[in-house]
Amino acid sequence: MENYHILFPEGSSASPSSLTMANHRSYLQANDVITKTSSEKCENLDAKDVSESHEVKVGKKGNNKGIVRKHKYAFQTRSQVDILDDGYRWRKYGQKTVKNSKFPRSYYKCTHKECNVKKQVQRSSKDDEIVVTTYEGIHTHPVEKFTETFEHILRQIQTYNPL
DNA sequence: CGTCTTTGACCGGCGC
DNA sequence: GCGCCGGTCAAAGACG
Repeated sequence: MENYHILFPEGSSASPSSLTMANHRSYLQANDVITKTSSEKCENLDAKDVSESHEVKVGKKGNNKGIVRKHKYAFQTRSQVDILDDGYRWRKYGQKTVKNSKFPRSYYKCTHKECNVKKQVQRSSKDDEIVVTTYEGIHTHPVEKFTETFEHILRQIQTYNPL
């Protein structure tokens, strides 16, 4: 059993405030409230390691207006392995080397039919024990399997919640 | 066989 | 435009 530790930026107050123990297992199906706080959290992560591509894209080239905030959520874990089993099945569809980082970034997509959730996994170049995982999208289906490890991480998120 | 990785090609946005 | 950079595609291969 791997030992994961979720890392929060110093003095950060950004945490999914509406995350409850009832829904934490399927938090990626959360609503807009979580989405917004997740966006802030994404920005509050170490700006050096969570680069531009990890920032939440605001604004779409729609007809007139239409500010679209993407459902994006990132957190860091300290672990020896890159991928942690979060209960969903993922298909790797790409891997790229990123500038100013000695470690590549991996791209995954949820394998469930017509579920468009993606995630990126990237090891920090500063501290090679830290893994940055970024989720994007909302699952259109329930989690497929229960994993104790991910439960533990989500429980830490819940515990961290200052509100 | 079905499923998932690997890996170079491809493509679009952006800055110069 | 052009080239860099990050994200995605897809063909081929690994593996049960």
